[in-house]
Amino acid sequence: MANSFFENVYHVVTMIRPGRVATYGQIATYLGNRRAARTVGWALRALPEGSSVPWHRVINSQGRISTSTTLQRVLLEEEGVKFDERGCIDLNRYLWEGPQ
DNA sequence: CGGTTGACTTTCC
DNA sequence: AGGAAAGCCAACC
Repeated sequence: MANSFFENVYHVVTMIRPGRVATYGQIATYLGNRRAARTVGWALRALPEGSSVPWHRVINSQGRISTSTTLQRVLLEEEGVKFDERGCIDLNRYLWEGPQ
């Protein structure tokens, strides 16, 4: 599947298991470009609402949501991801371990 | 083809 | 510790 970077991002995000999260940089690194984290966010931003891609499982390196909505936090909490009082996720515990 | 943009990351102060 | 600035990359216009 040597499609566009776009498609690759969607594919990787889809592989993230429920209750797990991944950072933009982590995905970029997985695709071969550690520096392309911004592009990953760019791709997810362009994602339509009804998409089957679990975009809410993608967060920034600080373990916080980067979107302008709180929907992402709600969706994650429904999957069992806990947020501390500062709105941060414990990356050491919920960070994606890789495909399967 | 070239400048702009952005749901990032890292480094410096 | 926390905010500001710089660096980087692919898609858009």
